[in-house]
Amino acid sequence: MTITQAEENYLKAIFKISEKSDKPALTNAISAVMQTTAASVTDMLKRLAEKDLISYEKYKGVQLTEEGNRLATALIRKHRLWEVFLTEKLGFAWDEVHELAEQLEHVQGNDLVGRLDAFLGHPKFDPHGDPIPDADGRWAYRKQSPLATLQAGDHGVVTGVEDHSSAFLQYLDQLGLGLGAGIELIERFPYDQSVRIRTSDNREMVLSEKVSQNLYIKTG
Amino acid sequence: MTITQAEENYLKAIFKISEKSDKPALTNAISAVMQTTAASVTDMLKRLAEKDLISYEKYKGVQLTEEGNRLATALIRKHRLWEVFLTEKLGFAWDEVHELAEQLEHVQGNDLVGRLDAFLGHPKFDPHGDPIPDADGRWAYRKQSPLATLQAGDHGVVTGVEDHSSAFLQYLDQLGLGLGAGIELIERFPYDQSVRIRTSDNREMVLSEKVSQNLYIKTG
DNA sequence: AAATATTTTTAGGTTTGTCTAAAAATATTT
DNA sequence: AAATATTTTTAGACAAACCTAAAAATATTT
Repeated sequence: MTITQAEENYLKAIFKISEKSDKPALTNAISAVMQTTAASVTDMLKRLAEKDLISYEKYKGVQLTEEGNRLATALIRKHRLWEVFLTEKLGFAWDEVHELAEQLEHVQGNDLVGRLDAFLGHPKFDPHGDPIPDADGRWAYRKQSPLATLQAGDHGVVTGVEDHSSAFLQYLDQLGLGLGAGIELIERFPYDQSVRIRTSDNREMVLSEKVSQNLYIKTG
Repeated sequence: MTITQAEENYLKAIFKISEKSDKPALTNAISAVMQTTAASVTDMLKRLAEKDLISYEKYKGVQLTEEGNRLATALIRKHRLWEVFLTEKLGFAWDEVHELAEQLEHVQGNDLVGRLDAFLGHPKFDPHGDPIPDADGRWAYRKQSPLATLQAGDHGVVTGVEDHSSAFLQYLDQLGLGLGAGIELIERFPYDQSVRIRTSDNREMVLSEKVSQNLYIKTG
């Protein structure tokens, strides 16, 4: 059974929606992620159900089957490994790699993924701090919390982002708050929930609530 | 104007046919390379002519326009750079890389090719000894001749292959005649044009006329 | 519960890239 | 040059992946 690139992209979209909630992924949610119409989604859901990659009940949304989940996980693994390659080996910035990885993840054959993984030294996280599942689909877990949930006096290290947009990533670069940056929360202003932090290189800055919600910190 | 992957593959096929002869590439020749029917080729030729990538006269075959040639050259550049990556960095054998590079060559965006090229150290030849055009489409030239044209007593180094099939490449591996292998032609047997050679590590062997026609040597 | 709004599906159409079968053009043989 | 063979094109279909517009189902208001 062959799986097309379009089908792979839908599987990934369904996976991402399902991560956030246990409820079935709805047509409209999928169409939003895929940037298509609801009608196109319904079309594709029928195909995916036919291939037993999702379980689909009309008007009730969909869930990945075991096989669908396996495929989606493999895709995310490929995507994130290529992102590591693009940043670590080719020198791309973390806000430039998504589009390219989106294409590279569909390349298949032989033991490409395994060899790439080995070449990169079996990385556990991608350039945005997202975990890379291993060959058996197991995810590395790392305790991290949004900066927004820390208390004054807490110390930690930037380990990930919620928002993956170029705008946000470039802003973080500008602030010197890439992955691995050390920070301490000095105070939170009740008025707008903005926070004052100190970086490990002793700079102080104020971050909006929006930034603090999209920035993950490993404390301790 | 967008160019699809299928269109790109046809351009490459036409380029390869045009390399061998100055005459226009014929429908049947293209269908043979592309493994499709003549009808499908005619269909595609119309599309490519519409986009000014080829000049097409009914029943007379096609030729690449300047733009078509530029695109085909860029594709071959990408293909061969990825082949270098796959062998040099990921450790694939020279007979395993074609299919993968066939997919990777269609990935586009940003300065991927340029960065890949730099990462690989601006290689001039791919793992099969084929030249890699530079960013401006210029080809490295290297004087080489089929082993079949050498004279007894001639010395040289294996620099390329005419036949790119797995079967041939693996046979060469088995004989220890990869790129860079040094050889001397001892004698040619008039009966079947087979040749006896000595390798630089002092092994003697007899190669069929077929092998000698498909193996390129740089003499001197 | 009826009316209204929203979501999802169906129906029918388009483009890309393929196919087979038949027709037209070109090339080769006698 | 006529007959035959080969090559190429046209005509008509098909699947994948999308679309719009209308219908059906579900959810929310009143």
